[in-house]
Amino acid sequence: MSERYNAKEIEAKWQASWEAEGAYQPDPESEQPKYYVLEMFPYPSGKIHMGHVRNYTMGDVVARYKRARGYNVLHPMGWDAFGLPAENAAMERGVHPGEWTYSNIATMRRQLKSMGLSLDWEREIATCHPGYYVHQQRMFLDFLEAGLAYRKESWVNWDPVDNTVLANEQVIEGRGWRSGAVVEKRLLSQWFFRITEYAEELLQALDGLERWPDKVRLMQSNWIGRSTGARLFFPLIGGEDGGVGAEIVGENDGPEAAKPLEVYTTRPDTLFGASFCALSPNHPLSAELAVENPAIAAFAEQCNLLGTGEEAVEKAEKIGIDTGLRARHPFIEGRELPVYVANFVLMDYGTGAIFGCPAHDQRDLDFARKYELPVIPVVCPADSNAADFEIANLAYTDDGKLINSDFLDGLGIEEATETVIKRLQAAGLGEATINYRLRDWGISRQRYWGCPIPVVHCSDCGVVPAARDDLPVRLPDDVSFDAPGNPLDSHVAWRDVPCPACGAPARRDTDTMDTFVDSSWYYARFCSPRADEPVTAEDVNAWLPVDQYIGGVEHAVLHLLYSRFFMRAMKRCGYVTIDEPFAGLFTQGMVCHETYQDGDDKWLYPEEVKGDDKGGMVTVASGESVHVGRSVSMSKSKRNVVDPEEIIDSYGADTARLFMLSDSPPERDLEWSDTGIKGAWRYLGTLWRMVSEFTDSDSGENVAPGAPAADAAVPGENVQRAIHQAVAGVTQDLEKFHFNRAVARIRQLTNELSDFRSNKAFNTEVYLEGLKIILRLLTPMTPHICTELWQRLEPQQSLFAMPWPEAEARYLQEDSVILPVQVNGKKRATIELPSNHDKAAAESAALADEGVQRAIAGKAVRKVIVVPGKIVNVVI
RNA sequence: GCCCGCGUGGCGGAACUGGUAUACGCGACGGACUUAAAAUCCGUUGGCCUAACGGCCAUGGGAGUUCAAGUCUCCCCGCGGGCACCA
Repeated sequence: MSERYNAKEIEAKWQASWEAEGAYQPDPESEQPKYYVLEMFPYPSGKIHMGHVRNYTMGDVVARYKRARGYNVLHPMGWDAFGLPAENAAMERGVHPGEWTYSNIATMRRQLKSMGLSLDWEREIATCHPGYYVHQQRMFLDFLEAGLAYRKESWVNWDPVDNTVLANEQVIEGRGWRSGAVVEKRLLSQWFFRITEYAEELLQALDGLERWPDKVRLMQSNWIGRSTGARLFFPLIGGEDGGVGAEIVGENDGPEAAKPLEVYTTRPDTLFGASFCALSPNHPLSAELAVENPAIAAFAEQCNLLGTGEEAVEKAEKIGIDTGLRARHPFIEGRELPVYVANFVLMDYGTGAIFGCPAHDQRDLDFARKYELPVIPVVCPADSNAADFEIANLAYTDDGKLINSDFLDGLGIEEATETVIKRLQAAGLGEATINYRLRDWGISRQRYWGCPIPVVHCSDCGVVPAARDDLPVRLPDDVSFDAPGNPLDSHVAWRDVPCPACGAPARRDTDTMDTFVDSSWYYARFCSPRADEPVTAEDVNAWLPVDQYIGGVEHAVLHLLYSRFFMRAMKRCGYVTIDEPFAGLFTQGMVCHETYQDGDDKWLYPEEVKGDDKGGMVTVASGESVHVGRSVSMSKSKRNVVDPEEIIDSYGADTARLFMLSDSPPERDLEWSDTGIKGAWRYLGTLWRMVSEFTDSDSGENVAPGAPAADAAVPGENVQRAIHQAVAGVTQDLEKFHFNRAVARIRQLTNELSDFRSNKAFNTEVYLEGLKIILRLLTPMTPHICTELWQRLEPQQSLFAMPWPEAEARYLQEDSVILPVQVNGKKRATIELPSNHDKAAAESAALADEGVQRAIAGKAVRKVIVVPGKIVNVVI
């Protein structure tokens, strides 16, 4: 009797063997072309989840496939190890963030190893290790020297109870997630990377990223948000209540109210329809006015209180407050526009001030109706009459001809835009501008568990970079999380240092870097993970760019855009010679599962529920009926999770890997199902049995291993064709990331072989070839079982050393083809013809067919369309 | 609101450049093995009509282009994602 498939045993055996051989380290001496496969490295949160299993399985298929195709493959793994959860664990459980992180890494490394991934673990890096972040600090200083890092004031979410800055996701409905206190906005001095300097280039270069999904390129393009328009100046006149500035002056210093107001617009053509100006509550002029005017101060404060979440309540309402100032229209003598502070004007976009043209912008219209401001249409649609064109409650934003606009009357929007900009320029009142939505990247975080920013603040010298010889600026280990706020702030011994420039007492910057900085260059560090400098030219030139990057679409914008910026910044500082870090990108879908809730709406784990005899769901514990919710991405909070470790324990890594690749296209979400994983398990069992039966001499088929009888009673030409078609098909599928189709094809070939085998007089040589091809095609997906079975079939040959199989052209061609015959577009019959038939032969064969004749029913044939090898269509 | 993407059996999904719709898997049903169950194996399985041959209808809905449409065009409906007072 053959032994049963014991996944656990063979997986442990082969994993140990691969590790001992160092099978997955790239060969430095190799003459082969390089291929760098990378999956987004995980945050060490505790245990791996199904999303990781899916992501890393896909990457492993690519890595193993490319290796078989003769590439020298680099496939490393590391840890995105800084971040907030480690600090939360410290506060909740009193465990040090470093200890917590490294213990999670140990667990997850063990779990990943149990998946049998072809990773080069020698290159493992953790971003929280000083050996990693010392280089990041060096590059920070380089960026500082190159003018790519700078300091400015910026707003943060401030939790007044915990005395800490909150990330956006920690603000829930305007309140701190932990304290529940109403979150305030505070202005802090912070570090920024000048990503906007590359806005145009980052946008333009998207076109060259041909192996990126269009979706991601589009999202980045929208994020950069290029718009063209004009900046223009409105001279200001003081309000009736006096206060600020009397007459305008065109000076650039002095009080804001004395300067002309600078606004940005994408519609300079609508200038004659302007009926008000509006400032952001955070505009310098607003702040200045607020000093004298408590109402403005209160309004601005109210706007600032309105955190990101709570605006849902007041969403629709556009509100503002009249400043009393008036702005002079640049072209209309005597027209004065009221200047408001308005909640819908953003300080971070354009100039933080606008002119409102209610007729052609919905927000402006809503605002104008509320405050009873004039609505002057200046663009008239082609099908309307200029004289009686009016705006009701819908702004008109489409094309048309200019009206009510003096020298612009009669022009189209485009010409009007050009004309008005020329006039503004001539008058020194404005100019054409390109504006970007993209903002500079704020990297300061008021946190402990991150890369320290290597500068010192000296009361005499200002901001002084840390001496390069003193790097790394290490995080102190002896920190306490008992007091609110950033532990680095209260760690006096660490914080207080002499100024590197003058030696006077000074303070370290106690902020740490955004963890996106860590992940913006780790792929480069993998090329020379232990080098004394951030990267070595030789290694990055050899390996970069990453040929295939794989990860979740949730990183479509920030991580991928920051990395693209970082590569350019590193280039400017002389580290690399390329711009784009990732030549190919694939974004995989999530792993989803149904959700379950009991009568009290409490979330239940899948193992806490079972089906009842009526087709519903009940709890295992009490039999209480369970509400089955829609299937959503697995998450701890909804408890709709399945632990990969348990799955690998009971079915083995190969089964888990196979299921991750079957059924669903990789870019779409995958629905987890117990029956699906069982199906994958069943298939591997079948494959195991087929090979075992073949090698067992007692199988009753009289087949000795290694010496199959050349019994040609059933020659199996069709099977050979099927084999080679499978090779061609699977190869094509893998090239295109169609893993689910590749799996389906291999299963189909397995079915055909099995049918062939059920014939008592099958050709064993062909059968053996089929089995071997299946193992070779399947080994990137399920490497353990394939290696084991291969060894049983071919003990002298190493499957690992086998090149990827090539399909032989002669088997891809059929001698004859079966052509469908349609009559008036409906299939009525099929005819068999030699594959090299000509049109005439197909036509006469089709017309001679009985079924076709019946369908024609004696009517006249008007036309016969023949696409040789494809179809015949008889038109009557 | 704007911008993308997707709608195919009971379910996940195949279908290359328009050319035999429903590959492969799951589930279901029937059978074999078993004292029985599990596991395994074999067979059937889009819907409707028919004893059968065969026919009709089906790719969210409606139109159009074409000898031929799941595939191309337009409109509508539904679902999902991204961005969001972006001037």
